[in-house]
Amino acid sequence: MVGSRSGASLRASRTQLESALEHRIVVGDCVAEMSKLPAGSVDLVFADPPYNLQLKGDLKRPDDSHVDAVTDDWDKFSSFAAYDDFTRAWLLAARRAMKPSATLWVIGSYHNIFRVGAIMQDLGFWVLNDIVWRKSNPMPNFRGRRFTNAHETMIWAARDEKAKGYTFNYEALKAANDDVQARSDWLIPLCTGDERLKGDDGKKVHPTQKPEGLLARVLLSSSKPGDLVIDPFNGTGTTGAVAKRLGRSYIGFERDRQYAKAAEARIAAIEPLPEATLAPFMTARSAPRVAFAELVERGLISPGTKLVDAKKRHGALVRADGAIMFGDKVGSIHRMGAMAQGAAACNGWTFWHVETNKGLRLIDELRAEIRSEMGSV
Amino acid sequence: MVGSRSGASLRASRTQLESALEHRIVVGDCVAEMSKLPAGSVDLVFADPPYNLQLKGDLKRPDDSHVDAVTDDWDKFSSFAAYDDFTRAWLLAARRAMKPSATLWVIGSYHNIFRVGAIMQDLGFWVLNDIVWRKSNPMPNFRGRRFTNAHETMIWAARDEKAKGYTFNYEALKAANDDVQARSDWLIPLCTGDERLKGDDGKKVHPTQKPEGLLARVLLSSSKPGDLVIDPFNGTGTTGAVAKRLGRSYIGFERDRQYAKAAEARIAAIEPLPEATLAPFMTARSAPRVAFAELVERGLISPGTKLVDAKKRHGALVRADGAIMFGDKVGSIHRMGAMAQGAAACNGWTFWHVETNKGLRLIDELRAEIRSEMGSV
DNA sequence: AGTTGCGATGAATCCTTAT
DNA sequence: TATAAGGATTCATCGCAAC
Repeated sequence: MVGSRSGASLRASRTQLESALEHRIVVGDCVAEMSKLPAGSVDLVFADPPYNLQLKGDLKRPDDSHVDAVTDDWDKFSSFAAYDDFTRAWLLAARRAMKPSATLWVIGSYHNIFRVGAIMQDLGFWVLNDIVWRKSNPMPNFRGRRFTNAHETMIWAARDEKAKGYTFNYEALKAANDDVQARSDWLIPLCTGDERLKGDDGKKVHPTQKPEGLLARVLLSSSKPGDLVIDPFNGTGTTGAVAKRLGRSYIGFERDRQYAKAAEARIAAIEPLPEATLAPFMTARSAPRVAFAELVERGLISPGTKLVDAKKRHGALVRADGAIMFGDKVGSIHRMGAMAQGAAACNGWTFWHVETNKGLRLIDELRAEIRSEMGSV
Repeated sequence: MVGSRSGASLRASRTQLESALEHRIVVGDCVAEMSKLPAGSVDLVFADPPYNLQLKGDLKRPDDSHVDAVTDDWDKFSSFAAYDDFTRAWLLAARRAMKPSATLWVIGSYHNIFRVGAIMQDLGFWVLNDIVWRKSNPMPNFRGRRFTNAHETMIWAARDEKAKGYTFNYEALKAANDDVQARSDWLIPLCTGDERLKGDDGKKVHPTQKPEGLLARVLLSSSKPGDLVIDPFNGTGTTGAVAKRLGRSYIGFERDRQYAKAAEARIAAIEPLPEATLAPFMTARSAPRVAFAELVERGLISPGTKLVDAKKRHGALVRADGAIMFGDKVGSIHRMGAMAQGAAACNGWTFWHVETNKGLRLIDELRAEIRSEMGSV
């Protein structure tokens, strides 16, 4: 999915997009630094926050102050509260930076994801899906006291309930999945081998580096080339690396200079894929709008032509103005199609046909001809 | 469906356990009624609370047919805060009734599960796993605006962090899973067909009936024969039906008299499995185990079925948990096959057969059926 | 008797643009 | 901002009728 080679001819063609892209890492606290971004400027947020596995005292408040170690129940509660405060703070800062149509992803485990999800709902985020990352090679449970923890959970949410127009590349995902729509459970291997960043000592740079395959699916499903993607918890820069490869702009935020440095080197070495491999393909939804009247104007259908449904049970007459007449009623291809079926709604383009000497022809095919003439595809 | 009969000898042997079991449904509010149970008396809680779906308008399929959604009053809450209060109340009442070693399961979707999980943590429950029920046949996303919502989430938790000695049948689960640890993602079909309870009008009795295969795995993994299982949201009584079949006691709580009535009839008709198929087997961890639980869960092989080798020289009995019994030994299909042959090792899949009216059938063929149906792994 | 095709259905937060 | 209109959109399974 994430290839890497590109031919010289393709390389030339992408300079335009590429020159407009940026890829950088800001060293500092993500809440403070995200607040410096222009409000409503970000297309996609991906966040892999600390999981706070045990909440045992190494927890920092949003202001970076230390939370005292916990031994009793009261302190345990207070540390949950501190994690909640921290979560609320970065979610709010990210939300401010998001465009109205932007969406946000968070990944977590059962240690933290419930708190994060509840807070997201409280802040007004609108959950679109929860996505399960099924690990094909999870770490076994050594003590045999629980099920093998073989997945992590991602929450995908819009900025608010009313948000419309968020990016979801439905057709591309479906095409990539044997023409079956993509599901909420993804099977992806852990990040291992060469992909895993190692230090000079040969040890892994970061304990929770995510696989690029996971980020690729996230970005491919919910962003477009040229979009601005940010990651409040940059870490080793997986989000940035994949963003650059996929032709997206990226800003990562990272408190730890060592992580930031390793990530910068990693991202700098990334070769973006050729634009041609990234360009969104024309879908029914994105195709330019063509009115039925245009078919008449261009002479693909003459006024007076009879339209029929697939089984020739209903007939309608094409008028010069692009409306059609069904019985004594006049209206759009959609309204008349609905009326013919006694249905509330109807897509007239896929209901009505014209009769040719080679049999019936769907008017949607005639529309496709016009669209191809218009230079789209 | 292969085999379902149990011999008279097996039947006789279970009267002792059976007479000590109870299976009843209490009509009323679960918070008030659970509070009447003796504190610390319950071994396992399974809860399928309202999800608070917050559905607005109407949804239609592409063929214009109407989607029968969950519009019942019991799923309507005025706000997140109201839902949280409701959740806190029933969780506290359940917690009081639990033994210190008891565990609790809750199932939900992204609409409610984050809130439930966060509240559980706040109340002191200790999460052991989150389990993903992957649906093999989910309803598609009709508008193509999101990922197919193909899973639900269960949270499995102990009463508190310090709780020790909770039941987790690690060995049996591993044996039932081809000697591989059971994972946190389970692939199970929806409850459809004959299993789905229908009223006199032929319509489903309850909009959210869970599959028995799901409950079977829950009870087999985290309870023992004779345990007391309760379900605060009884519904159609799936938990009770599976509990009775597996030799557990059951108390369900249900506000709706119609649901309760249907559930009582359903549970009364359940035939408990022979004790021999249920008895826990505790052996040294070093002893290799085997299994094929999915065939049992999916009903391709019923507990109590006799397995034989190609020449019918050896016979073994299928247990409910997916292990098998050979003579007085219990283990995986592989181990027991080896024992039957006096060999060091054996591939149980290609050794054991079930008897059908068309002759012997290799269990490997049944496994192949599931694989092709489900698109395994 | 076995095969094929059609209709029904499942915990669903399911549209976008123009006026 | 509210309303109207255009027009885009489904997978696995089961039961039953038709052949």
